[in-house]
Amino acid sequence: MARLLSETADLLEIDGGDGFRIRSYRRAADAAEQTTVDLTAAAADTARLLEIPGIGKGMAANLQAIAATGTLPLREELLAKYGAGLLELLKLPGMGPKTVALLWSAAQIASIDALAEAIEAGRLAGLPRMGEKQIEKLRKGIDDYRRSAGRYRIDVAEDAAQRISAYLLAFPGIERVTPAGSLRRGRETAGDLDLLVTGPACAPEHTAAAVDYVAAYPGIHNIIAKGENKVSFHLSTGLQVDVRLLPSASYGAALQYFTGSKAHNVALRQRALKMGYTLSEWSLARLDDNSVVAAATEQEIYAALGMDWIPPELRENLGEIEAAARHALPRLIEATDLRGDLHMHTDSTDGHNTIREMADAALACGYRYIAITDHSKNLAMTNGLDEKRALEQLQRVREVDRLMEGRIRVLTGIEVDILADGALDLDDEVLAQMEIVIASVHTRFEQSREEMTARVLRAIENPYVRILGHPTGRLLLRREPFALDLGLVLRRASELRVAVEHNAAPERLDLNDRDLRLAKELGCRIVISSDSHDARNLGRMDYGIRQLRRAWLSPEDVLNTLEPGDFLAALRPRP
DNA sequence: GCCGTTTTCGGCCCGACTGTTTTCAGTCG
Repeated sequence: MARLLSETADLLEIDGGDGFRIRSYRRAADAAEQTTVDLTAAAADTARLLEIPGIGKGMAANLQAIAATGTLPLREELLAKYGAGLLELLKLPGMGPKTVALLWSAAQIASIDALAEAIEAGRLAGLPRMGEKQIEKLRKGIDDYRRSAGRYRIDVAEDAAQRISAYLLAFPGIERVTPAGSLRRGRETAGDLDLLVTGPACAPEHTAAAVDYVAAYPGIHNIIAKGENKVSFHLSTGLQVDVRLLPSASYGAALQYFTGSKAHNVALRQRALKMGYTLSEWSLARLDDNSVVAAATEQEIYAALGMDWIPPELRENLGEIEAAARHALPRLIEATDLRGDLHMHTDSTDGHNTIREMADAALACGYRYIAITDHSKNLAMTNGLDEKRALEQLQRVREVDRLMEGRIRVLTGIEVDILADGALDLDDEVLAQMEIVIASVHTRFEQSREEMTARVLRAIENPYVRILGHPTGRLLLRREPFALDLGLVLRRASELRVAVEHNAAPERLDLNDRDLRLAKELGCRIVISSDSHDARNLGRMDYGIRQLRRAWLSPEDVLNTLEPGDFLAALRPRP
């Protein structure tokens, strides 16, 4: 639904429609993506739809049309007029609705392939606003588009940020490099990398040398734009980097602006206007005489707007502005709140370390308990444990637990595989002996959404299952998540007191913030786990924690913030 | 098309960079 609304906005823009109406479609698309309301189910209930901010009478009707027919009339009408290729053309850098409309009306170009052909044939020359440079820019844009992978995993973007920061900090007069944008907001992927640079070298009128230095970064594939205080480029990996140089006096305003999100900034600026201020990346200033009210720190700016400082993870215009104004922001969970980790592998299967090494590493992380949960036999490629080996492993875990003498609890466990029909791949007699049984889907057969849902539902009916492992089966950017009815699965898990795992491995980040908000609404018990295959990764919960924070979760919303005894008591009781 | 401490009309965030347009439109974040 979000995609259809967003495409309709694009088509309306090409059609030269009213800008504010277009914005409404964009807002509605965002709302459809963020809401935990099941829009298909709620389609019969107009009042329910109208409760969603950004959805009014017209959009409710649109959502109902999509639910009923799979599309909406306005989109079909515009698609019939222009064709779907124009939507792809819009994705080219530097290509906006006006240019797409121009190419379509003046040269009958309706797709990227057609544009490439027209460029080669020289058919673009002579069109208004189509100089040599513009045409060359489009040619490059097509190459980049065909090469680029879209979004990047957050840990990949962070590595790039660290390398570029190290380079920038070597320049005299650059004092601080701060990653902003979706990296700072803790999203699971980043479309580009936003770096904020401050220091004496970034003072207005004196930025030329620093800008040249930025543009000389060795990893640059091509420069997109270079101005007085801004440099944009692509790395050879295709990742786009936007570097902005600003004076220290504007650091807070710049950081606020550059962190976003766009929706948060728009809402914040609207609030500023109502209070007689105007907010930009340079400062918060009075509307009447342009005098600066706050600029140096984010705290000052939010305070001047009558609000508490808002953690970046919450800045999505999902109610955080109102909450900050009421001084009612939640105390968000932090990595240091965690007392245990419930999902890890050892060298008995596909991990790299022994049980003892994992226990020692966990102790060093400050944990009070861990569960050793190696794979079961159906995952043959991981040397998964059969019943006999699982019981041998159980004895070894108990031995390590004894040797740790209470400094840390080492719980026995297993990660069993959910088979195609929803049965588990190990006998119940073995599961009965394990303290932590995680049931996870590892293989996706050609199953429909209904079959996939039924498969998971049947698995968690097994009374020995205490945790549903990586419930969406998402492997970021490598595989689509399982198509299943997550609401139904979470609701049943909540009823059965089966905890739901948020897998914090950076390549998984299994539940996104919307999924986690839904889980909380449904009363699910949530655990976060590292799924470590290496002792060095044991404490790496930071990426996963940020998804929890984005979902407004507090320590009390997450089971493994509890002390060992309380944690075990809070789990589904074993038969 | 949405929304309301300017409430059923009349507003709707703000600035940087590029290319080509001799004064600014288009795109982007």
